[in-house]
Amino acid sequence: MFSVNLPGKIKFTCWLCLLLHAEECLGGETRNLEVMPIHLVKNGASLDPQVLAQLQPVPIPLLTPTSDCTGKTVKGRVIHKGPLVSMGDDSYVLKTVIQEEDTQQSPSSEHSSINVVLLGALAKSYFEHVSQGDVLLLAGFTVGKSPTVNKDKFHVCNLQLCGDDASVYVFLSSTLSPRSSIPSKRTFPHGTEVTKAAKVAKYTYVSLSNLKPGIVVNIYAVVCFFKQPFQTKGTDYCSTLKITDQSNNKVGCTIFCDKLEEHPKIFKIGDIIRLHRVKTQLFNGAISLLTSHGFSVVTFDGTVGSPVVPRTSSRSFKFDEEDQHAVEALRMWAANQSLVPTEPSVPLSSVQPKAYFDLTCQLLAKAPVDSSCTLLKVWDGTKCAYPLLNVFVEPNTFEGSPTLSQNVENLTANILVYDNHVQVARELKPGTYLRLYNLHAVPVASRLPGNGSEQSDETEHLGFHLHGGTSYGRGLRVLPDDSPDVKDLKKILETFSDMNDSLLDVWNTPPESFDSAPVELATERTCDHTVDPVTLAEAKSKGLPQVFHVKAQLKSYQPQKLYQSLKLFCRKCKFIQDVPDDDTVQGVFLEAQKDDGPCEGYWSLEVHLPREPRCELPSRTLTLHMFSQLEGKAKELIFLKGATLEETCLIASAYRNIVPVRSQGTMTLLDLSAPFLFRGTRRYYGCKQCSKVNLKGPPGEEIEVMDENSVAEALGVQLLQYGLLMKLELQDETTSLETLLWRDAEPFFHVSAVDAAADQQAQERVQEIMERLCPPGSNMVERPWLDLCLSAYSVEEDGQRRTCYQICHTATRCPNPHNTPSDT
DNA sequence: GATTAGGTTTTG
Repeated sequence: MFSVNLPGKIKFTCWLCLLLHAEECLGGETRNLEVMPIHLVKNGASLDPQVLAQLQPVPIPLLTPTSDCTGKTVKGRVIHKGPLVSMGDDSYVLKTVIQEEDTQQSPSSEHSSINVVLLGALAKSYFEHVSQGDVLLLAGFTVGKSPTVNKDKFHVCNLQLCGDDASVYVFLSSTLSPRSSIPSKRTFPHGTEVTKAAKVAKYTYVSLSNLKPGIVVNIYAVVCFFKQPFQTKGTDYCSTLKITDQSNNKVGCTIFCDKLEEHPKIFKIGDIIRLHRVKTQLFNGAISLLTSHGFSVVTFDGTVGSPVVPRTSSRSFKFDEEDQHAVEALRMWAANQSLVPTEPSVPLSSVQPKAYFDLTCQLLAKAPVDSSCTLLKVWDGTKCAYPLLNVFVEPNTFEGSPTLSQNVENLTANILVYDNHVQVARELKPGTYLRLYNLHAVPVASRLPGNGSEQSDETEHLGFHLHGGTSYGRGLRVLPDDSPDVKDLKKILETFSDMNDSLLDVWNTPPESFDSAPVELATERTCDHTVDPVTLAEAKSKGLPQVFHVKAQLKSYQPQKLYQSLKLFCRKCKFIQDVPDDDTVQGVFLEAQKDDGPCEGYWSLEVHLPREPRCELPSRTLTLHMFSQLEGKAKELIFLKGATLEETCLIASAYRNIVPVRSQGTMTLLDLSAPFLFRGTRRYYGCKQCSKVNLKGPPGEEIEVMDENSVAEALGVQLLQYGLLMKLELQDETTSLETLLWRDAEPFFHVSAVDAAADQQAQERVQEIMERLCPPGSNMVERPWLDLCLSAYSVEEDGQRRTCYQICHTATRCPNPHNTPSDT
């Protein structure tokens, strides 16, 4: 900014007399002017707000010879520019005519065009730099009677600008071509410059200490109190504010506007506000501000050093370096005042019972309670020091996820929003970031049932009420995702998404838009058919048989003990059974030891075992049999008689195929409740119903591979297959659905069931996956979403047909590749 | 085209 301060009192003396001879008469008297130095704009820099604060635009037609023009401005387009008349001694005079631009206000050109007389250096400058068609803003003028009104039919007044208090601001004409709308600099004397700004009006901002009743002003200030817009009894919404500035005056401001988006976007005390065209009014002995015609408002964050980003819904608004400076100056000033509130925004973790506070949070779910109350479930990523009250609402009334009513981690706050706020709350979408103003932390003493002691059982649960009314600024508003406070909040919330990176995305994404906004899903479909995704509720309602693609979360699963999910089933008779436990198997082995007769036709190796003192077993003979000692595949198959389960396992770890047998003269297999074959750590079972055991001869030499299938076939055993069977309860935003995971469980977990039965690591992998899909102690918001292919089919159960759903063609993704355990 | 509200705690 460039400003020239000239001596305070200027006496119009000799050269003023010369003007009496000029075309325009200036009145001829010697006057004292208010101190008002010349201010010229340089390089678009802002003017001194202290000075501009005193300026007030006046339409040309409203000027009268008696108008007090102190602090007034006039704006108009140059329609005539006269010659520069030299008065000697470097004194000049120039006459020009400007016309009011707003023709609606002044249809009569007689009253909208006015003569302007410029004197001295300003006249010379004007001559050099102002052209016809330019739009000017004049300040520091005086009004006199126009001596030429009869001749030129212009305004009865003229404007006189001279010397130190006069300012001329030049704007580009709006009729100029786009090429010439680029701002151009014009050099004024004394090395000063005027910037031509493209169709941008200059605003002058008034200090709150300089407000007189009944004027329209522009204001820059800091917000020290505010209410969110509320519906009036009239046609508009009303925002009630109290603002202050460097003058330390606090001024009330009432904003009426029928459009919510045109109300000031104030998020917290300390925000900076710029008001255009508010009128001053005396109310209860104090000046207050009220919206007037053409009102507009822009707000800014009040934090020193943060980016100066105007908050406005207006598509065109003036914002330049001047505004930047004004905001920064107010921020600096406010930082040293104690404006900032007694009840700041506090995290849930610092909330005290009975306190009123502002909460910045994310909306998880909402549900109407009754006509004057809505429940909001929110979190801010901090854990409240007091147990949080849970408010029960029918799950199907929630928008968001009904299971959010679980409050496992004491992170979800229940907020009851009453009366006038219900309407605002109704518009909110889960995932939105919010600020709730003047929230009331209401302690609810709840005594735990079943304990007589009254003292120790009083637990204070905190519920939160946004009471009706707007006292103390009560209300709520959505915060934009890019606001500094939301950015801070997101950082906190993100620390909770370690388990599942998609968590926040999920809540920012309505479930129905999954396909348009891809979300990291914990499972993926492997099917090659294409069907449109449906909700679980839609899947339930459709006919059979069907294949569905759904997105859902895992609500619960069974069995919780994963080894219980291991099953044996017969491909022939379809019978599914549990894998016998070791006690059962051991019992079969012990029973079989009684049948230790000879085995005709087999090569034998006998091992005599003495009675072990530790156990109850008598002394025994353990016999290894083979079809032949040396030849072919037969040597790979060992029949073991008289061993315990433990011994069989031990021997199986050293020999490839061990078949436990017994004999009452003829060798035969054990009861098929026990494995008929041990291969390493794997145990194979046969179907009691479908096997036709026959140990008559060695396995055929045509067998290329000696494995469970060929051994089973050679022994007449119908091999049972291992499988994993789980019941998964899925849930989406519509309903929950019980499904089975069976046919495609192995690809789902990336393990083979037989491994899961024999191998600790494989079991752990299944366990890990289930814990990822359904973390122990988690609530629904923490659980990942699954992309699933479901098939629906009908089964008959107790004479009744029932629809079953099975997860098919689906595999879990492995976000963290399985770590190979280090050697120990 | 004027009017609305004019900071100041529900009582759930």
